[in-house]
Amino acid sequence: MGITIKKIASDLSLAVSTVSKALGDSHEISEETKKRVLAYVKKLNYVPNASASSLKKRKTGNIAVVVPEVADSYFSTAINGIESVAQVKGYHVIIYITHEDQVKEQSILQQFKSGRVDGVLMSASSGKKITTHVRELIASKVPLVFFDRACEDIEAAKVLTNDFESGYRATALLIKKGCNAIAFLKMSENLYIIQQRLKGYQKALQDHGVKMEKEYIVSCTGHDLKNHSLIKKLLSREGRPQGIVGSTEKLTTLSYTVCNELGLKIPGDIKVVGFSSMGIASLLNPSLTTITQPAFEMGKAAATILFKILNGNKADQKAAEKIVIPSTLYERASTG
Amino acid sequence: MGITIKKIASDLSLAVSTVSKALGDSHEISEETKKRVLAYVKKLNYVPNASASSLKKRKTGNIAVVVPEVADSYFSTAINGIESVAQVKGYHVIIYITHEDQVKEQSILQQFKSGRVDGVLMSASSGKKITTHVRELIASKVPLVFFDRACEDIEAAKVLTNDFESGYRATALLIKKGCNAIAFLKMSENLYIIQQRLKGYQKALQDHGVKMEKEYIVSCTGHDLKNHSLIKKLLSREGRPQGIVGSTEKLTTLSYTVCNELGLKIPGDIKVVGFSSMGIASLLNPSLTTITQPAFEMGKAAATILFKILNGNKADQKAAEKIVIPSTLYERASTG
DNA sequence: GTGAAAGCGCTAACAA
DNA sequence: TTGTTAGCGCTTTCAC
Repeated sequence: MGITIKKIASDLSLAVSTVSKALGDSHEISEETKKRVLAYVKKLNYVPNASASSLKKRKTGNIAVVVPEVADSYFSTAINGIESVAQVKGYHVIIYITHEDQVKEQSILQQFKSGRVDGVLMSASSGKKITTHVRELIASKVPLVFFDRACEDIEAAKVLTNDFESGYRATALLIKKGCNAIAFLKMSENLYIIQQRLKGYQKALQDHGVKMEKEYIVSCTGHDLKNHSLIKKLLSREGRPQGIVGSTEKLTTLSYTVCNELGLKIPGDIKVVGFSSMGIASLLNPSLTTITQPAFEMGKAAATILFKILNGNKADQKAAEKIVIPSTLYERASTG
Repeated sequence: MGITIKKIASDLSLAVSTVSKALGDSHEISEETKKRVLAYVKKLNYVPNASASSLKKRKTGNIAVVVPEVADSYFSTAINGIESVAQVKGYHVIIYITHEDQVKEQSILQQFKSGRVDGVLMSASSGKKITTHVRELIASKVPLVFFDRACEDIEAAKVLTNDFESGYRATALLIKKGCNAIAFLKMSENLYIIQQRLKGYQKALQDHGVKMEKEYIVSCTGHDLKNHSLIKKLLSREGRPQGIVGSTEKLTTLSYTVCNELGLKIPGDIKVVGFSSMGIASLLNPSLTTITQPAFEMGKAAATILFKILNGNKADQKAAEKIVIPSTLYERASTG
């Protein structure tokens, strides 16, 4: 493991603690000694052992980011946002991918009780409404901040977007464009944000007197193949919808794929609007009308809150801050 | 920090070492004691402290993944591949984003000398040809495996794709489709893989007697805005190219954007083929002909090699394995 | 099969 | 201002 603080100290004829303090830029140490230590440390390319330091300080300098998926522009962009602040604070970002699997999510959170990370940023996976693992983690005093996919009933800081309103606006746009039958591609039962989007959809239908059909609300899963056939079934049926609201990026692009397969023209035969943070939505065929979530900002905000909790006084911990950053509706060709 | 092994031991009237061995499933411990320990540990939800364990064992259970960017389908998919094997091995994946900044890359690698991670998977950032930081890291015995963007002159394991051949095939396709003037969007001077793609491009031009113009080889950077204007300039000039080979995903989609802005029709006015692992290449307008890199497999292979080095005998370390997984050319509408 | 004790590399009281 | 020392929680000889 190479070079230790002990060696630095002995080489410089100093005590270990002196070196340690010098490295910490303590005011107890003379400028001259500091310089000498720093110079030597730099020369030897010495970096303190992270495990030893963590053990003693009871801080790892790591934060966990738990996401359902990373090959999704929302999450990858949010990670960018998180990293942008972690990087400045000198923290390390450990990525955990749940693949929408709650069992995996549970075993991941379980590990955090050991003090492997100082805090957790999390976007919950879909599935049944199980939150005991989250509660247990919070009970063991590990700060946790939700972003995007929060557990509604858990008292923790949350960074969200205006899901209800966005669902409403997406649906209202389709109605305005002449759709009388609109489908909503839902993701899982338990995700609060999707429920909000769905409620916005329902309210818009109601407000505009558009009929609400149960069959038009499709419950999708974490499995692309399954979703593919669900959507295909939806678009193949007798009275197929004239418009689709995709509540996630994957579901939206999947709709495009299915339309291609069935020979349905967008927006002629069917109009599509989707929740997505894809930079290239405007390059799709046809260009995709999106509810674009402020992914980077949300990641950044979540990380900022987490560091405030980590560094700040305990008062902040109890606040359970909740931030809402609005999404933007970009109208493009897919809604005609 | 909650519950320690000491508490477990005292609660069970055992010695700390006994508990530790029981948890490690040591053969020295009786089945009965093991069961007792395991049951109690489970009941208390005890997880050993990672820092203490790392310090003693000189293994962190962490690996670093250093990438230029995460909001890019190649890298996000490669990360998925890496995670898929790390997850099985019980390792934790720390993500470092260089944003194509070599200075950042240097300071990131510097930290790994401390034993914060057991090994490193890296895709180099573009920029000048500086590799001392990589050499230093390897010198301090931290196993490193390159994937995709390797440093040619460094002796380390590498997972690559057939870049030369892919560059050749992409270019040959454009020629076959009637392009007599073909541009190559290059990324940085120092990336070996881009050079290989470029060489493939040049060889294809040569083999088919297509003229090679210096102005058609555009040196792009890590800055989207800069690249945008570079590409715009290329496509606005007098004798603009009839075909484009984009050597990265961003550069390729940027070409689409610029074509839209300039009112150039793809593939009528100009044909495009790009290196990209986008799942939705077929949904673009027009659908994009891609050289699709086996991103997931490459990530998986790189991680597998790394774990072989970490767990295996030192013999493997010297091997400096080099794996090449071929890319696939998907011909779509953008090449006519 | 179990226990006692040393020590991983570092930090932070406390002494000097 | 600098040095001595006691541990952080765990693993691992070595002794019993």
